[in-house]
Amino acid sequence: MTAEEAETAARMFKALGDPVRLRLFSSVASHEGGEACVCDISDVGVSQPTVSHHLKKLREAGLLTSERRGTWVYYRVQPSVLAAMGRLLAPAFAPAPSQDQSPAPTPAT
Amino acid sequence: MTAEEAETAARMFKALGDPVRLRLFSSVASHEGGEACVCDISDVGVSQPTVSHHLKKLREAGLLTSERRGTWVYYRVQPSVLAAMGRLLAPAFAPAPSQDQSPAPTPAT
DNA sequence: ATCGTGTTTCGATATGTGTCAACATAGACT
DNA sequence: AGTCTATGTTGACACATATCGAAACACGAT
Repeated sequence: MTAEEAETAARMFKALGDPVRLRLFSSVASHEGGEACVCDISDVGVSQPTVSHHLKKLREAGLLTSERRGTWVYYRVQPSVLAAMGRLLAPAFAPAPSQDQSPAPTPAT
Repeated sequence: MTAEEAETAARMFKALGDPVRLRLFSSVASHEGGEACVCDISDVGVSQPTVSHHLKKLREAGLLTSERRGTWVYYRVQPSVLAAMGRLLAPAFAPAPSQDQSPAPTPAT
């Protein structure tokens, strides 16, 4: 893993590395229709401006997208994120650079 | 996702939310034999004490375990982490999208 | 005792987190 | 139109936490 890849990946992990943000992200991702209004996910124990700040961070990290429709603002998960996460985690957990045949280093503890 | 689950999961994401730590974790995870000596992974652009700091954080987050064998200290990935990550990401990324679409977000009255 | 490998302590600097107040936007209402 | 209300965002600030390296320490091997 190069320094550049690490930067990109770490930015995503970092965005999810806060309980409030993780819950917000999870709420959006698991919401019916794939999108959620801010008013539907604002019950995470912090003030509404704080929610907005966190949503901004998730947006800036490329994890969420926002769209205003009328009065409400809807957030949805950036589709590419799913694949990106998978690609990032897979090599870390099952690198198999060239000669490794074991798919996952799960040593019998 | 409850607040408690978010706390636990966020701690893991947070630990990986730093480029240096992510590279260290990746190095350990992808190292042959499933473990790596500190001396093998210390080339990440920061001083050796800093590497030790980050490795400690990864340990405290439950992502890595360390073991001293003679002169060197070996790190390996906590096996349960792989499954835990999978469980965490799966529901967020594959929320079994329902066909129901309710545009009205039921604002708090 | 001396060297090599990691860890810890300590301090300086940087970044993150949360709230209040103010602002922007969209709909409703007279 | 103008005004009011509701929904989110942004700015400013206090407070907490993270990051990093120099120096000192702990541990094992020679």
